[in-house]
Amino acid sequence: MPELAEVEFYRKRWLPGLRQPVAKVALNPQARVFREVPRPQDIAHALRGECLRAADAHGKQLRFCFSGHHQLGVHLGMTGRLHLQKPGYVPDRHDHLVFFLEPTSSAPVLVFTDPRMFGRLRWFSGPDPAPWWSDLPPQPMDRKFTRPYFLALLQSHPRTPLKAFLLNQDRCPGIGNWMADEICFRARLHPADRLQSLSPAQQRELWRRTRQVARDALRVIGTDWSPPPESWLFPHRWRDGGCCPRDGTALIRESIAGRTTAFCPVCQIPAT
DNA sequence: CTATTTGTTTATCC
DNA sequence: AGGATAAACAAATA
Repeated sequence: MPELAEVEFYRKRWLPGLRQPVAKVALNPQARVFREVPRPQDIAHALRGECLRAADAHGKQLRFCFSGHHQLGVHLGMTGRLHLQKPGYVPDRHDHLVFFLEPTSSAPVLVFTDPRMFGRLRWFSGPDPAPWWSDLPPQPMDRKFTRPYFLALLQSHPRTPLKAFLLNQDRCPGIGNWMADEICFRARLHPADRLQSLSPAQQRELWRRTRQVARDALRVIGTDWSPPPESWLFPHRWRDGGCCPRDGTALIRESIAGRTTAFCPVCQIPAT
């Protein structure tokens, strides 16, 4: 589920835990989400008594920095989420990492839940940024995601279908299935178009809309998960008999780049 | 029982 | 080489 806006929403959910020492860590080292952590129990031992100092999001990745130079990486996969519980919370079977903070009678409990376990936790101790947090590509809403930068990205993958390009986390970090469809919709481009078939004007429009969708998503969903406006493709795309909010045409659903893709057959005409 | 899912990685094929 | 495709991961939901 989580794309960059949902990831930002979840990042903020753990902020009430800032600056309160960890009293106890509950985790199941067997859980698949620890597959990249050699000794999951190290997390529990290292963090006891330490405080959450910072929480960062980049694309679909999260990093929680603790005192003692400990860094916890979180990728939410398809069904992962972060939430807050009351003191005395009893972890349920899909909670894989739980922080009980001090004072235990009043501090919130931080919970990472992921039923499908496509999510992933990472761990690094040291004063430098964790290796998995270095050299991350610019996000669509970043200052560095300039038009020349984006146009160069497009040029370097001429034969890639638009949807596959938008879903690639090395190029467009944080964009997932719904944002990719929203971007194609607003740019009036067919998601299966090869990048080389886009006119210069279409490429510029694509850049503009990519940035716009990222910013809008952060504002609407990243803040408080408000329902998306009816003018977006989002609320129509899975709706039974969903129609294009621009012209009322029945939306098409087909598999493009391996993912179910919704688009309007009237305003998203192939460029070729 | 079936098919679906807002993600990623790997193998295999073309 | 680079991209398409399918499978795998695993559980809930319809």
